[in-house]
Amino acid sequence: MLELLTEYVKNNTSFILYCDCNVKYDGRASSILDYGNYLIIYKADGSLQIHASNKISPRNYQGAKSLLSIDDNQITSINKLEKIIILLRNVYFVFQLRDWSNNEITITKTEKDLVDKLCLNWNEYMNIACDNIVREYKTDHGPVDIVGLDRKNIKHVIEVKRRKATIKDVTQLRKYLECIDDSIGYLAAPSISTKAKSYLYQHECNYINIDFES
Amino acid sequence: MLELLTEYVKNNTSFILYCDCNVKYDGRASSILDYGNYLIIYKADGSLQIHASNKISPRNYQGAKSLLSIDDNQITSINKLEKIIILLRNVYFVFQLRDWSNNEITITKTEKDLVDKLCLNWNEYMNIACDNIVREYKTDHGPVDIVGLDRKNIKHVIEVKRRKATIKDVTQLRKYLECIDDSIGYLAAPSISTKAKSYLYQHECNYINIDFES
DNA sequence: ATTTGCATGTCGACT
DNA sequence: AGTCGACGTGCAAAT
Repeated sequence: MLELLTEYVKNNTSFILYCDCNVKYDGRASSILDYGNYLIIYKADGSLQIHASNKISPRNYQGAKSLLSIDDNQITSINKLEKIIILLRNVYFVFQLRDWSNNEITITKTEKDLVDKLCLNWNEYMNIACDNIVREYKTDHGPVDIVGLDRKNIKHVIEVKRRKATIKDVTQLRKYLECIDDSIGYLAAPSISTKAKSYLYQHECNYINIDFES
Repeated sequence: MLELLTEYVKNNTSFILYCDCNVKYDGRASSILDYGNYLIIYKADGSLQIHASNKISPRNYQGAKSLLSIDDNQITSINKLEKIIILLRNVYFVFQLRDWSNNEITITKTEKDLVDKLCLNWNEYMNIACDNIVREYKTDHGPVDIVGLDRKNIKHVIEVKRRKATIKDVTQLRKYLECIDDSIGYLAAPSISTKAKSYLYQHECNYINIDFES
């Protein structure tokens, strides 16, 4: 079993491994995972993850382009700044994953979709006509989702969120507002938390309700 | 092979599955993953994830307490608001993961560790003595990491970050500052981005260099 | 149940 | 390489 594993590591093929082991990590943080049975997934891009029996997120992981090596009962994954050491006590099974696909998902209902919807149906959401509607409007503090310029040269600055807006979304909007003169701020989202709403109004910004329906 | 899988689903045991399938998701967003070979992990907590041959993150996933079912060649995972449908075209292998551990990692070098370090070595980082040093200081905009009260009743408001500070960390600090009277702001982190630094100084706040060393 | 903020966030885009 | 923001963020803690 260990020979097989060693071969897979040498050949840099993707594999899964179910084993009794412990895991030590040191890098951005440090952690210890006590001995137990875990599922380990190694992908040929160099990424590594150690899964326990609950949660989506792995207990330990290492990003792509990490270097995997094996020596006796010890698996090591090294990245620029980070290191994982797995001490194997018992290996239950190892499998190569042949012809593993790398297809991406195609996704809809993203923030971009909401931005498009708002821009294409401007009058439905905004009370004021704007000749110029710019997406990804550049500012010193980064790009804003939408800026509409009306006939009085007022800039209507809109931050769009694909899910319920929170306080931090308001702070993000304000960050943009303070570096754009003659501006009015808007937060567009499917809903907004109570606190975020009061914080928004307190700073004389506006809420726009927009969702994926229809 | 399908019978085995059906049995595992019925018994709600954790399993892994390597198969040719496609995946449709609908819920917070919508997505399609085209036919291909993917590794599917089902954990007994109800979570489900579909992995392709690269990246740490799964292509599709479903959180804990999702309901798994199988009917013929179709696996379905349903959550309150979300649904995944997997159409199986070919099953290469299925395995139960017996006695899968649910140990947690013990982790250090967290933000809390940095907060402790700063509070315990106050004079090393701060130029001013404070009689009262409060962690998780409550404000209308949420708790601040640290607030030190000096003899002139000035509040030294410190936001701590465990990694390089960015602009959004400055906006977070400013959010707290604006609801605390007679306050001076500090951002404490192992490093800080160029833009964040200028934005910080522009708003008359201070940077404190702190890391996990020693 | 809602809201908030941390995270070894991950990932992609752009400079 | 550095910086920034979206993400089906996940996740736990506090309210």
